[in-house]
Amino acid sequence: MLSDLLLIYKRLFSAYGEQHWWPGTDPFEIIIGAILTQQVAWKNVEKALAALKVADLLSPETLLHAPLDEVVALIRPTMYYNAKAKKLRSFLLFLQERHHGALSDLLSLSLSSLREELLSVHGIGEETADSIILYAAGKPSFVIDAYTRRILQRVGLIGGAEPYAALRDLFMENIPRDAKLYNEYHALFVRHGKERCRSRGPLCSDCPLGDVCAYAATAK
DNA sequence: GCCCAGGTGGGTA
DNA sequence: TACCCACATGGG
Repeated sequence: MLSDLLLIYKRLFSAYGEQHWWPGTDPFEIIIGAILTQQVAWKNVEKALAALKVADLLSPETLLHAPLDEVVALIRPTMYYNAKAKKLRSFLLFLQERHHGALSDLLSLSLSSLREELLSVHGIGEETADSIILYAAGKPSFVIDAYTRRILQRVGLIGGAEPYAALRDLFMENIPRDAKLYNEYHALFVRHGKERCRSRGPLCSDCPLGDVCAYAATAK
């Protein structure tokens, strides 16, 4: 399993190179983006982030005190906008009450404490928590998303119905716990998933994973 | 017009 | 645990 996972990484990195993730570098913007991107194309998230920025709401203080209906209007492109506005509010209230609104205070927690606290917030599930830990805090928590699951299934490493925790463990127990590596690997899964390994109309000719993919072998 | 996109929470059996 | 549903935009 170790060699399989590292081989896949090497193949993807050779094919696509560095991905420079997360798009955007400000920790607060990364967190807001991580919540808004749930079940939505990133392009829509970019529109919402740009609108929030113009309205000067990309900071914990201003966003916390902004009227809910204003936030709803600004994040409309990200679908489920009413639900997501509440999720943003939940996180901001948590940050205010638990860490006096200081993001640096939250992000300096140990990986396990940070994960536990994030998962206690309404609207932050495992994937969003791991994205925040990895991309906003820079700590090695592997992110499992739909692309990762689909690619691992295609390749033949998993059945596909495994719980999130099982897949996260698969990576964290088999490859070195290095934030830079986890960052790049997840970003490469997304890149490969978007470009080559979609749910429909797979493009299996000249696939970077062709020689290690069970699906590619049968699709010829 | 149809499908799908970087999920989560809540409910039921 | 496993499976259901609500949430409800925009691009290909």
